[in-house]
Amino acid sequence: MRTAEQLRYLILAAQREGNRVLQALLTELDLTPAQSEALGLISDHGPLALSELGDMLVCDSGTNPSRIVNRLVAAGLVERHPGKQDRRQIRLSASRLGASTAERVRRIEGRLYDSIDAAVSDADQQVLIRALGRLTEHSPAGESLHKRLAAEYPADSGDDPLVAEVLEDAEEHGFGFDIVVEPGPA
Amino acid sequence: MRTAEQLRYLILAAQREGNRVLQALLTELDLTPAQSEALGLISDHGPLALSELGDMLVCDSGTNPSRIVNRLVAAGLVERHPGKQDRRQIRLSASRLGASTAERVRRIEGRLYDSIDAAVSDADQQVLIRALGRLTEHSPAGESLHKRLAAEYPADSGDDPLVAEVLEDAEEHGFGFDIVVEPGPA
DNA sequence: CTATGATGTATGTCATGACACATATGTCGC
DNA sequence: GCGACATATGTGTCATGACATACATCATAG
Repeated sequence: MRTAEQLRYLILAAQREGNRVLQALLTELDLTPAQSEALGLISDHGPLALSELGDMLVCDSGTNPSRIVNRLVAAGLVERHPGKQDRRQIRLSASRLGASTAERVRRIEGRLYDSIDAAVSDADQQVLIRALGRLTEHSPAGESLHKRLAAEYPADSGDDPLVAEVLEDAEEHGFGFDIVVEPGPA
Repeated sequence: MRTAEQLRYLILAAQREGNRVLQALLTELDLTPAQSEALGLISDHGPLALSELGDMLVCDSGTNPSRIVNRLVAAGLVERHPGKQDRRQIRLSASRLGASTAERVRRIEGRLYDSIDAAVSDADQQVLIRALGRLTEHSPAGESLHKRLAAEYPADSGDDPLVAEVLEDAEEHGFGFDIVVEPGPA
């Protein structure tokens, strides 16, 4: 088996496993991993339009998070308000319950991150971040993550040394799956 | 953002991106990535029971791939035969069309792997494989991958130095998400 | 042989993801 | 103001993934 093939399946397996563990941890909150990601973003980054949320979501990126938000609204965690300037937009904000739930989600996610820290050394994590950053640069999901990092370090995205490192590395070597996706001749 | 959190989202983004690219490449064959994985396994590893296939699938692992196989059978790529010894089992084998389609899938996947090789150095790929192997060891999806590697190197799984390295490393440091998944008090 | 449990497979349900399309609203050229 | 187009959101559809359950068949204790 080619190394790259093994890597592809390991990435798939790691994603599945992380999702499985997080889903199990979130059962007590009646939330799915995707819902928890959306709730965290809405809680952290204040009133958001659906499209702004979609730009920051790594899950469900590129498409519409309407349905995920629907569930959060139905659960009373998020409030939808019509936009005032642009009546096409809606503004999403966390309810009081949503904010406290988001805090519980953060603590649960912390347990997952602790387990990642226990399994992978800091040095290896740096390598992983650089390499996976190269693979996801210029892709929808990768861009979502960069938008989130930019939102967390609003003054200067260079505040995050990891982002700076990935971008710098990318400048040197180019990045991303260099496959042009074109519609088939069908 | 914690390094581990960034890593989690990068793994998610890389999986999504790889899947997106592969799906686009497979459009010409009218196959999804999950279907192509199942077809490749059936084509490579001869008549398989559904449960044997499920044990090797990284996608859809843990559950049963009946529905994926249904589509392959409907497309004429795979044949279902009742088991002779055990009448509960079915035996899955690739049709002539399925075998040639599997070959085309291999070539398409090769393009994806070439792009991974272009984006990530061999040395970094080794680190990724070791680290992701640590994260997925002892998880359903990780076990599936190990079963596949064992099936490819039937005489001695140590034929694959990467597997040996991961296992050796795991012996030293322990591995996997060390979170015990237990049912909530609900 | 029969009752009991284990195993292999199929299917129902729910939430995602990816895609296409529909509708409402905004913007811009004229 | 009006029409063409862009944008924001909602919704329909299909294939997964994860879970639970149903059913047939096998294995085994007695």
